[in-house]
Amino acid sequence: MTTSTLVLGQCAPTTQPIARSKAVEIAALLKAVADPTRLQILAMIAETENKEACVCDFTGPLNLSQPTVSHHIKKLSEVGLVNRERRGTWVWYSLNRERWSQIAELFA
Amino acid sequence: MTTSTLVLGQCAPTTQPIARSKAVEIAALLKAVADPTRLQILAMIAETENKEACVCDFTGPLNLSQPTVSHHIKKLSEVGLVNRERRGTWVWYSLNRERWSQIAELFA
DNA sequence: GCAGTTTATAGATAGACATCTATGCAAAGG
DNA sequence: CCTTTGCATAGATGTCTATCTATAAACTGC
Repeated sequence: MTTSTLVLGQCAPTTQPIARSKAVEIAALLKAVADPTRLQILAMIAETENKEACVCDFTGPLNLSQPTVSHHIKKLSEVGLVNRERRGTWVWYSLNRERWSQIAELFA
Repeated sequence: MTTSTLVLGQCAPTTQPIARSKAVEIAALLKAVADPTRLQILAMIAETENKEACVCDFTGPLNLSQPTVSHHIKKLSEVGLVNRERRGTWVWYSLNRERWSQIAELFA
């Protein structure tokens, strides 16, 4: 260790990391969309004529069980990416476009 | 099952899901950024004066071991989000801004 | 109330992942 | 060479997660 101070100086960080709590919060939002099945669900909701769909619309095309689809939609709902509205027996889900565009702003 | 055909008809999907391979590809990119530590790393790289940093810049501020940081940066590198350049003993990483903005376009 | 339909929850399980320690590899300098 | 410094890889481990089956809950209509 002949040049310890110099060496240490060269590897000193120049910036402070963003707050961990903030990073965790953003990561939670991104984790919700970072799944192929949930991306397919989101795309299907967005492309549906009325911009909304119910759980049973996905089980067939995605070849997944109803509880699995329900699980994925819950993940999306927990971060506010889809809105939930019960009308009679069915539950209709729609895309929360404000939340959606918030993701775009993160990478702007 | 007295009204099987009718019931099936009510819950028929109106759209086809996007290709699974495409969904998997996009999810892989998003998975790379959907981690609080990697978000912190990316922010630090972007905020660094020369827009680049080496592994040892992160271990202290993030309170992580060097192999763990190396692991995270590799994840980012695998999806093309950071560029790698060795200069002598150090390896400098910079943000691939084109790839970064591709994420924004996904949510535009 | 009962039966049928749709969605949600509980519990189980296999695979993925973030982290560590230990070690190997690469570059620079004597 | 040999040492030092920085980075990468290997292996282990605990935690998270996507999926299933089974069951409950909510709503409609008879």
